[in-house]
Amino acid sequence: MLLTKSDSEEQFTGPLEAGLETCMQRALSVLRESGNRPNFPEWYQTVVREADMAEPSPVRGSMIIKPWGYGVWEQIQKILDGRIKDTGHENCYFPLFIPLSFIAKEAQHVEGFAKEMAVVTHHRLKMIDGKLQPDPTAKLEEPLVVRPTSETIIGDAFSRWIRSHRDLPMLINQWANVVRWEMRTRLFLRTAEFLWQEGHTAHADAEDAMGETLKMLEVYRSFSEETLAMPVIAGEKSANERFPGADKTYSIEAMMQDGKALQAGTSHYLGTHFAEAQNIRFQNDAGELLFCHTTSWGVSTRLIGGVIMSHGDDDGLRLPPAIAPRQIVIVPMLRGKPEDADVLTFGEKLAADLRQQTAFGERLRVLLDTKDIRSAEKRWNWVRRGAPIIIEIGPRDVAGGAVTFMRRDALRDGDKVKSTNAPRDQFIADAPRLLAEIQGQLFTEAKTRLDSNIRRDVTTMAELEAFFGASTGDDDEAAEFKGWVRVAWSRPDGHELQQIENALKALKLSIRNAPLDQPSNYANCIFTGAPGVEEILIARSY
RNA sequence: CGGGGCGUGGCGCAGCCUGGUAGCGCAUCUGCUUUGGGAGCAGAGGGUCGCGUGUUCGAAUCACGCCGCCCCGACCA
Repeated sequence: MLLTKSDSEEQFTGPLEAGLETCMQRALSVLRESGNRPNFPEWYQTVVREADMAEPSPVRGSMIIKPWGYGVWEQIQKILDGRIKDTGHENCYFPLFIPLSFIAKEAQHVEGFAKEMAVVTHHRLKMIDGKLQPDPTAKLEEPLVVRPTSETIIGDAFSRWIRSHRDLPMLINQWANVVRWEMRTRLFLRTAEFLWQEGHTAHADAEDAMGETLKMLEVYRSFSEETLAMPVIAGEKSANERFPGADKTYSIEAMMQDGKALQAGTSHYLGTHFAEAQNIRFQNDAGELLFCHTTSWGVSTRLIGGVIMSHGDDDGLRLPPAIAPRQIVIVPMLRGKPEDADVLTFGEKLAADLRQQTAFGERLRVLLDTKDIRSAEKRWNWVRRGAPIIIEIGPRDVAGGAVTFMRRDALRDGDKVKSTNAPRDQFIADAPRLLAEIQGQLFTEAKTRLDSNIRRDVTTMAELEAFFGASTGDDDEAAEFKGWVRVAWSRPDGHELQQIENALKALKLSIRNAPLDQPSNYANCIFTGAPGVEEILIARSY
């Protein structure tokens, strides 16, 4: 584990040096050899690379998702898509390009996204003065925007598709890429182009739309916890953190191993703003023409960044079995000798028999790794990639009808790698249970970290400041594990809220959300001293 | 866009101050020996030193301009 200790107050005061110094020392050779003092962001980038998940692309701020990383995304897609369909939604595909005028219709939406959009202005290139450049005579009459999100173009379709209350609710989802011209980017966590799903729905009234908003928030919460083994806190964003054009924005927030919060998914109730901007109307059973209430909700490839920062350790990535592209990898111990053939045959049969088993409702995903490299190196490659179970088979196993395996969630016993020997048939029968156990173990570790690192005893700004430390721009200070603080507030808005957020910002803090589960009575507001009406989470964040 | 730093084989770096035909570790390839917990030895391949201009007999090294990347701000899933 990286930065956490399981209980007591140690995690609030103890800096991470012990964890940082040993971080990556064994497994991630590049860092070890560079002589640089590892820190969490550096650890993260190293894991992304060493686990073969993704790499930076020649295009600024964009990444290449490699097969192992994309395999994780495919699992996420498959499982989440099932849940989205189970809740009554259908998939569509809308265009990448959006006419500029569509975006311009909703004022807040414009304001929120104007600064980060990629714009297409020409439709042809031309060689001028020996340079290939946009042809001045091929200028588009109306610029096209590369979608940063699709509310406007889907809303436009809704305005044609919806006529009657019988057309409602309209429940649409799409899997797509979107582009936001972010200033600072990091692999998976924030890239200029990213993959996501975006749900867009229209409803007859506010109640139905709010029901949808919260239903999908719950889908995200359960998906994150059950499938990604990443515990989250679901809650409502403060007024200033709302999606541009939304009436209410909800999020799930996960705690990373450096104590920072990661917004892992959002669900928005958009009121009738987009319906009014785009004329999405229906006739009710009384014959009245009314505006629809719409919602939108999404999760992205950022989830993969969350998985890495939730479960990774000093040996690299640890993948929850539910999303591991290969749940069990068999490494044959080949030595360039005649008995290799027996080992391979044994391995093929083992793989085939394991594939007959099911876990998480699907056949086991098993790989016999026959690549022609040293067995020891092969094993560590799979450790770094986070394959949940790594089996080694050699002549001794073949002779004894046994397998030797390692659990990635409990790789080491002290400094030694821990392996278990089991009869072949028994292992096959046990494999589904083992995978479920690993999934549960990863969740439990992360859940313990989350639950034991939310402080509830901070009641004044002075204490908040003392806890998180003054903002000096000092890197080491920022890297220290702090966790989150849960406080009561009086939910001020407008200028007062802005001032509060500015004060928090000076401490590199932000309001993450107001958790859905609230107590029955409240302490006084930490900011205003007025009676509290709600509890909120405050943290450093990604 | 402001402030700071950095661009040298795939990766991580040295060399620059004090100009003289480019070096180290890891990785890669070949061979031999090894192999049940990240192998050893020997050899080999691979570099427009970010780009351009200038100074100079000679530029990775000095000067000027440009480009790109990283960190800190502003922005954000």
